[in-house]
Amino acid sequence: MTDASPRQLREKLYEHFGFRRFRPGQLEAVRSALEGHNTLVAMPTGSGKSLCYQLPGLELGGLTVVVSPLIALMKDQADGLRQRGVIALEVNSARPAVALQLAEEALAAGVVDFLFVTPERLALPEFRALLKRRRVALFVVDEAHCVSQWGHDFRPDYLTLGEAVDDLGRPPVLALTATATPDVTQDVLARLHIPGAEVVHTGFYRPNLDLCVYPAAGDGAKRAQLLRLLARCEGTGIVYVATVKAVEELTAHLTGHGIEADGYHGRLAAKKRAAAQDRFMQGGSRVMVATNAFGLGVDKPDIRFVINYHLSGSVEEYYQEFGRAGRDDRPAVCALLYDPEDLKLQRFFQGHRYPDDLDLVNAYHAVERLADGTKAPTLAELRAAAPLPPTRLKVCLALFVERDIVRRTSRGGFRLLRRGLTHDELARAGLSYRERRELDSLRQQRLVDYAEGVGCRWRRLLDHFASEEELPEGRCGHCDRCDPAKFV
DNA sequence: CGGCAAAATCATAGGATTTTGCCGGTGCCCTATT
Repeated sequence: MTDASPRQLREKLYEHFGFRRFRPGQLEAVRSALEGHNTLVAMPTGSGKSLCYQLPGLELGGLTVVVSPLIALMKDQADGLRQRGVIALEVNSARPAVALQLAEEALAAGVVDFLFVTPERLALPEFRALLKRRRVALFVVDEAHCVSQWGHDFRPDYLTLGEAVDDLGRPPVLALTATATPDVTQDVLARLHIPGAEVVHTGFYRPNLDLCVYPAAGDGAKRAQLLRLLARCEGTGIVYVATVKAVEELTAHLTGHGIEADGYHGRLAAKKRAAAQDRFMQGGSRVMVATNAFGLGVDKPDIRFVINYHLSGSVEEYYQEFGRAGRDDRPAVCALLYDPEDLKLQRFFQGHRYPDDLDLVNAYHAVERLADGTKAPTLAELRAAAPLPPTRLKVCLALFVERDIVRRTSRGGFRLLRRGLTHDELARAGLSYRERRELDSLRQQRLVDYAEGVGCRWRRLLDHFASEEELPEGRCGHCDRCDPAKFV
């Protein structure tokens, strides 16, 4: 199926999903994937991103592998497919051993349509070997910005996806994301080893979202402003804060003022997390006070406001956060409570995010010490030998692999290719992380520019994303700069 | 990094100044206890 016409594709759409027409961007994405091109699709969540991989997956036949960042997300998607009679399996640590065994057999028998996996699972040599025996028809990376946003510090197994693509015989890759600046797009494509991929995006302008910034120094001013905003806004919404402690305190404060609020952060017990999310999704609580743990997979159409109590880490993150408002295309308010002091916390996060020269030297020496002759030490052996945190070690190793300093063997060992590198040579290899650190602080500065800027806020965002979308007469009418009277 | 609070210091007993300690996000996965 290499030359399907739009009409034929619409028929397929009706056949599989019962829809008569594609939403913006879907046709281009589906067509590109069906033609076997590597493709990156950027479109807001809730605008039918899943269909972009499900339709090609169903049409191509054979096995579609979907890499997903969250177990809960995998479950939602797999459940949805199974309800339509498709064979969709999940492989992750939440599955019982029996289910994993069955999944393995089903894979070997070649009867699986969609396989959902975590990047961590896909990095395991045993699992990779199992998958290598099958022909993969389509390789999907859902929430692909995670490759760039999480790969370099938090979940380094995201950096091994490119190797996985090569290992699986370079099937067509379809990367899906909600936001991507040109530099994030480039990073994602490079890491997935698909530099020339086609890029489909549907635009960033959301005229139903009213953007505003309220300067507010300190907790007192912020709380007062927050209460004012909540009194004025209708419906349910999210208040984003930067720390776990702030979640607890602010939730209590709002509850004390008679506002139904729930808290959500990554340190909550799984049950409490799920309960808080369910309550919010069903409209049981009015406000969700949350860290950035709350977001992926939150697909509630009628979120009427998103208020950022603290500054986010970058314009991209901020866009992702407020972009959860107004998915139903009805008006919503996106407010930022701005205090330049909040920069300090983000600076702290950015401070130790990436490996420094000493980390690289330590990691390298561990490999050098253990890689005797033909021996390729495993990650566990290196972990025991290198004086750095396991995650940090993985990031260093991924960098060494990329620079051909070491090579990952098919059995999960690390073979040393270049012995005797000096401190300077290693520091040069680490230059990319030094640049990345600088880029991060630049990105932070861009959000400050947004907050302090005097021009149209939407125009500034569109420029940031290098979007060529036009605004009527250069003004949007949907921000506090273009229409101050609307935001008092 | 940097703000804040508690502890230590100084010099001679109540209080001011300096030093030290602590805290700050995102999720896979696996393993050892209840």
